[in-house]
Amino acid sequence: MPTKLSTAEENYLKAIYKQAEKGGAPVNTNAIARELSTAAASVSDMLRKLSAKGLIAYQKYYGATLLDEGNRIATKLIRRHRLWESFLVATLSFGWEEVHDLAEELEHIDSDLLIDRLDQFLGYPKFDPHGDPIPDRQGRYTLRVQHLLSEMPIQQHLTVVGVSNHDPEFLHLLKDLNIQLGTRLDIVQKFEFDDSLKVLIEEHTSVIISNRISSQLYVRPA
Amino acid sequence: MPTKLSTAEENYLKAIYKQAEKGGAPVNTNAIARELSTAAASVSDMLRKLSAKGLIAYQKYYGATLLDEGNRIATKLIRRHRLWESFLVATLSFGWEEVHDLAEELEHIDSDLLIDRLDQFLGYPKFDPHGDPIPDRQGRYTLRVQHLLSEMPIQQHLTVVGVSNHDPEFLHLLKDLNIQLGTRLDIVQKFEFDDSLKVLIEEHTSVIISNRISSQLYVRPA
DNA sequence: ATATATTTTTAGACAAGACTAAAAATAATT
DNA sequence: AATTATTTTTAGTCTTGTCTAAAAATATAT
Repeated sequence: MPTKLSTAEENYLKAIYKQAEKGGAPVNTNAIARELSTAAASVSDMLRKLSAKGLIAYQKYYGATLLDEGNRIATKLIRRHRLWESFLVATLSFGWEEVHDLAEELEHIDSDLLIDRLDQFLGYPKFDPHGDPIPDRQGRYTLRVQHLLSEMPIQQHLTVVGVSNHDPEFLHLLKDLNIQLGTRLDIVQKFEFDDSLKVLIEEHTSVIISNRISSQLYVRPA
Repeated sequence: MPTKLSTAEENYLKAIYKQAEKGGAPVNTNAIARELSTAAASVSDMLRKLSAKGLIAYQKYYGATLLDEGNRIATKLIRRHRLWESFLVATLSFGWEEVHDLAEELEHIDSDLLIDRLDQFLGYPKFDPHGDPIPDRQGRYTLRVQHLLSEMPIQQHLTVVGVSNHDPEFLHLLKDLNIQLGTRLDIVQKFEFDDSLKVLIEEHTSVIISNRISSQLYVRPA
């Protein structure tokens, strides 16, 4: 039953997983095509194949949903991706804006032993360098307490726990602001007219942050 | 010029490199086919392609030789392979008999930065878990003082520095004999009739070792 | 409800990389 | 040197995954 999948097939499953996570099920063809930067026709083809393999439920002109086995595989890929990202940052000193593409390749190396050893070596991290939860061997996630910074009231003692945008440029910008995972923030003031915030970073630097940024930053109290 | 190669192309270059190393140049089609467990016809095809890309010199019915660029790439692949093997053994506690296939996949991940960081993290090892030299960024090898155990005279104070056979079964057998890289040996006696050796391992255990084994074990004095 | 726009699927082509079977070249033998 | 054996190449086919263009289905708008 657990027949070895190609890199392409794995990427489709992951794309469906991601789209379902944000857009809900069923996932339509165009969304997958966009996610994978591929033609819609290619997606149709692949959905037929994945359906034949029992990994997804697929109805023409309607959409696709992951079945149990497909969901298991997608979750495993996400586990691998996030563990590799953690490794690259924690062990090989990469920046959080540099690791996505490498992890995208590393995640396709198919060895449970490898990934479990890596997990052990890293000390069973619960979150990756972007603050996203790392599924355990059974595919279970640790929930993260997260609020968008943009939606918090004026408040002191916040901690950055994640970002919803993994774009290298965005991450680099945060780096320049001295904002990273674990950084402590206080919201000092809110400006109605453009929804920007005045924020104190690490009780140190005071900056104005646009809504563009604050709406992609997850924080938790304390 | 340095156009991205496919995994298949990379494997062919490595196969040519390996065969040239042992059999000398030029490397003939069948040798490559055997090395890669592929049909000779597929090899012919690929040699034409690699030749067109300027990576190898190829004459029909004669054989193939790596050109500078091909040699550079093959050496880089070997560097990656051996560094990943080192990582798996040193950092993730894999046995030396378990790492080949994983490294075979990992070596195709194309990032000089990744591999240099890995090298740094491991402390710039000169030899991999099988005792094979790891090329540096410039492709330079550290030479290893090596003699086949089978060709040494009765002598004390030898150290195991490598194996010429990477077969998991062979490596496992050595493990059972408590022989690994760095193990100290004394040749106590030589038996003419079957070229077996009586060997003292770590001034501890005395065993008879067949020529089959001793002719695949590299040692150096002291 | 009919026409228009959008999305999705089908149809047909292509490239990479593999295979088998047959032909051609080279090597080995008598 | 002629015949046989081996190696290598060519020719043709297959699979995977992609594409474009056209057809079909669904959704939107008048």
